[in-house]
Amino acid sequence: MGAVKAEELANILAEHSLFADCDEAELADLILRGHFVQYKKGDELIMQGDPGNSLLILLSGNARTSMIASNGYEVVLDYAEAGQVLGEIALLDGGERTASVTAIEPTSALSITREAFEDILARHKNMALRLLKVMAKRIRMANSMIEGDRAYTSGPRLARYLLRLSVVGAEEGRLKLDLSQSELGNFAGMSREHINRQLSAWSESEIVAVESGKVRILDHAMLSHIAEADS
Amino acid sequence: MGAVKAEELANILAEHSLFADCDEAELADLILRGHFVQYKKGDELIMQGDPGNSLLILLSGNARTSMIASNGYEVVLDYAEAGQVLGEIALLDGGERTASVTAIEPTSALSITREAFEDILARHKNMALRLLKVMAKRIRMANSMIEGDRAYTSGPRLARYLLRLSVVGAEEGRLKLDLSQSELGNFAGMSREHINRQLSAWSESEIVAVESGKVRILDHAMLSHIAEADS
DNA sequence: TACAGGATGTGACTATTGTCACATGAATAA
DNA sequence: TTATTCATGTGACAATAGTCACATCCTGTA
Repeated sequence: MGAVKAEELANILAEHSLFADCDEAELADLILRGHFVQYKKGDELIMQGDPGNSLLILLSGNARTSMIASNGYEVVLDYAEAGQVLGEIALLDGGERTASVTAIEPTSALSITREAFEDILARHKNMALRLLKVMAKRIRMANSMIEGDRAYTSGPRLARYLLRLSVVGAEEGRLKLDLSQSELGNFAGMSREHINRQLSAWSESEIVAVESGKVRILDHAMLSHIAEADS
Repeated sequence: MGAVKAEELANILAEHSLFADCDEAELADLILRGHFVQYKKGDELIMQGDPGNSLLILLSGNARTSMIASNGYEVVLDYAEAGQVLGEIALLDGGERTASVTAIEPTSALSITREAFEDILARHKNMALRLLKVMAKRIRMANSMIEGDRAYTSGPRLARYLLRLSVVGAEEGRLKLDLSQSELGNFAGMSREHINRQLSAWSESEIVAVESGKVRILDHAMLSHIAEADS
């Protein structure tokens, strides 16, 4: 909750997807009505089960969205980076938060209350359209996860999740996030041991490299091919 | 594409969720700009891979939303009934249709083009908010599918999908749809044979009844309990 | 530098679920 | 009715992936 210059926020917001085409008035409104929050690594930005009365816009850092099932399993749904909107679902439908969001490094965000949000939606009609687009993308991603989890065996699945973590202008095939194998397991839906074996195998055939715990994609094309494989 | 009275459509639309609180002007707009379409059982209302230039509102009948993975597996994402909006994702983000929607009985719908849709969104600002809520619910459901698929074994999973198909004011525990065991398999993500064995077992313990191919839930509480089970 | 606590590698075994192969059964159309 | 077809039961087996149990190896910190 430190003092932050409006300009800085405006820059950060404007750089990223959803707010890239906001006009000045919209940005100003967001910043004026929003509330700056900071988190340490491990802090929960959103807690599963809580009532959902606010929405967050990540300004810096990275966070993990995950659900804990009733039997204790952790299912990682996504990783969020700066510019991402979080917590809009519960805000919109009035239900509980279905997932937790945890900072995986020092993170800051703009928090917007329901009232402010409704106000902004009402005043800037492009805002609703933008949000609709963001949510459409999310549904697409969720459906693709369901499809992948159902239709493919562990190999192609892990390939997909690695590709999802890979940076687009992939400098040396490095991943956006350096996840531990256990975390990769929670993301791809397989056991840590199995992740390890699969990575070792791919390491053999030089599809990926595993160096000091970090995965690097060597053969992007091959990995994409595996991701579509019949088995 | 028969001639249909505006009043009739208005009644159907008003009866169902998304349009329950539309005012007259909104309904009139939808009906005026929409285009009435009819389908036979087995027809595709939406085809995976097509460009998405329209949105459908189901007026009667039932349809199945499913994706075919690159290895041929069919993954059933949902079943839609009257009042449901379909095809909004591709319309919003401009991408391809990621799933197909197939009529599983004679079905009719109101088809709305992108232009008409944008027009309606612009003119009735509650419309966007309503759509946002619908999409929030969809994301919730998708996440819950991912969680269920990942965290639970086949038993609890099938229980969940059966519960999802069960009618709320459950007259005798009958399901909304009478799915064949293969179709149930595609919905719950398990093989037909496994579905059969699981249903037989539950039939033994009088949790469900299987009579002439139709599943009926006998012990709703028990099924809910199984759906949360630790294994 | 030494130690503690993670993260990783790997073998052996188990469990769950899918696949294949038929038999039976029920519904539809000529 | 009778043939055709699709849905359903069920046994035997195979395969994929999880679990358990350790050994090893980092990395940060006293």
